[in-house]
Amino acid sequence: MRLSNLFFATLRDDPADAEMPSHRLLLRAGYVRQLGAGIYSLLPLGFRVSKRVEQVIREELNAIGGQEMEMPVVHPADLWRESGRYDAIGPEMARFKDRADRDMVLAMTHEEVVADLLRDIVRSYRQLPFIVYHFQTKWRDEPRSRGGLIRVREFVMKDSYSCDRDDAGLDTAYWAHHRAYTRIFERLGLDTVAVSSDVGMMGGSLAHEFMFLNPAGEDVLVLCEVCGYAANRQVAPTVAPAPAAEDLLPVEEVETPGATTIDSLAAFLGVPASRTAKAAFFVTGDGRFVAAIVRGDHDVNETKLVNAIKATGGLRPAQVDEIKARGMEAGYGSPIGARDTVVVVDTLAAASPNLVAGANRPGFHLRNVNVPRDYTPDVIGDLASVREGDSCPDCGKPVILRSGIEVGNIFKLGTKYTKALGAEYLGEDGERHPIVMGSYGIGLGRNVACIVEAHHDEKGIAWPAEVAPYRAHLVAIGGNKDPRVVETAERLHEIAAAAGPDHEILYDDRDESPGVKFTDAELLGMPWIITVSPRSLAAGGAEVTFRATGERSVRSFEDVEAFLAGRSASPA
RNA sequence: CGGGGCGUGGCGCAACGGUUGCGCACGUGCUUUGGGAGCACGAGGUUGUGGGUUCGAAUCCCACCGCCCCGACCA
Repeated sequence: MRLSNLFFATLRDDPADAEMPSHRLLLRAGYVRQLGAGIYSLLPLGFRVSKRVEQVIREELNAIGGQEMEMPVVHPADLWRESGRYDAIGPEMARFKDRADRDMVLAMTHEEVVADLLRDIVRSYRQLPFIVYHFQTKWRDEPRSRGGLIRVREFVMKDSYSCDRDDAGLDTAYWAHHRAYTRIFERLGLDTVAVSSDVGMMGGSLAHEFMFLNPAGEDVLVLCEVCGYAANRQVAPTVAPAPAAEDLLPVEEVETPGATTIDSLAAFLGVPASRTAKAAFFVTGDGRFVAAIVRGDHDVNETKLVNAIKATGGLRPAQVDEIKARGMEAGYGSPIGARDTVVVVDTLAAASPNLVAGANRPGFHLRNVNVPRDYTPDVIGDLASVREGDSCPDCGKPVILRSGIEVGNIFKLGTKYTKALGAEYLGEDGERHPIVMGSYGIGLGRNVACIVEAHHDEKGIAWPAEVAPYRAHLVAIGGNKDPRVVETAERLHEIAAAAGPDHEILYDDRDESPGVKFTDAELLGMPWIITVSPRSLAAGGAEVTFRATGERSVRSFEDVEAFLAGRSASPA
């Protein structure tokens, strides 16, 4: 591809709106352009990278027996009503009517369509198991997109679905995906860690997220460097030594003016935060009022809370007047004397004696509050978020916390959708059984962005060879001084073109200064930069630079041509 | 949805009541060619939209739209 023909433009200045390196570089180098919030066009270069990522995924999924297909982006709403998600999902799903006034939706995912196909096609256990997948556009109207391609509203996802007779089959498909994902992210040049993750309200039994470690990540991961334990903080259990037993002392009210936070309370009373009880108030999507109690040195983990009380529709923080209406006082709150409130207490908080808790009166707290002596929990369970240095649930050593970006997930769905839609097969036993499903996703654009996060420097992108849009970037310098430069560059370009589409290279044939050409080559990030100039000709070949390391040497045309023709993997 | 910020030529920015300007990019010509070249000429903007205040609004006020950041949220 001649750069003079390529539909792209590089930006000399950093775009004002791009903060993450991947966003900035993909914009500056002409790989993507933004159309709206969370909506991007892939320019030819970006599209080629995306297609190469897609191909890696395709190869690895085919290797575990996946069959590629394609399902629609527009679905009849009735299908989503059958699974119950039409009403369960909020405004993040786009809904519209077609010309005949039928309700339609834009696909957020494709479990329903797969289940619909299953009930149409699968009759007998003999047809199972199988894995199907496609690369298809999803629309998810996120409350907030961010980070360029990291979190968008419209994106292409590889989603695969395993369809099995039973849980044993699902388990096999699940771990096959786990292994395939490990290979995929290795090939993409992404260092990932697979963490166990929340299965949420989906009724699934097991899920992992593949996380790319990055400070801008939206998820917090709990990792153990000793034994390899890895979990999303949403599900990582808190392990704490049982507090020392004490005699339960009588409750005693103390004046604590202005001590509305744990920090100020602990400082005012001169006690450690671990001797206090923290109350957080929420309202569930199903309308229940919840008081969650953790020890003052911990924070409430909302995912754990949701799971502990089986809250549908999530949680929102309670308003001050809602707290008051239940007989409690924001800033000085505890469940003592609470009305119409689901009281959920963290295991550690429940076991800790003589804590300082709110008196439900402005400016006052209570010393020596004990569960269940002073109030009765509806639920006791693990509610606290794991902190850096807490004990690993597996080996007891201190854990570390890291931020991660979810680049893929695998999920045991079970029979939720097949039961809802009546996708059954006739078993060997002559009985009808629901088909057992798993679903597995990888977002293409997010992976492209993460690859850039992992492979760039101050000059630009440095693509791993596996995903680079072109194998090499050919730069001709000083063509006006020596006609052999242009002749040679043209010849090299021809050789690559003749080697077929997989061996195509970028050829900077523009009438630009050397500085512009080198700068653009480094910004665009092809793995190899091949420079032809009077200087290199005098040295008997072309100068070859490995973008990732900057290593540079003059190679014979024999070596360079072997590379361009696809006979060798590297010109150096 | 809450908090904050920003909308001026393709990009980055200035002008902050009185004729919209600069750098880069762009077009033409000449020179130049191993690290974002030089000179000359030139094209390009109803200052996001609508209302208001004013003799006069990019500038002040109101509303709306859009984008970014933090948080909430994330099937």
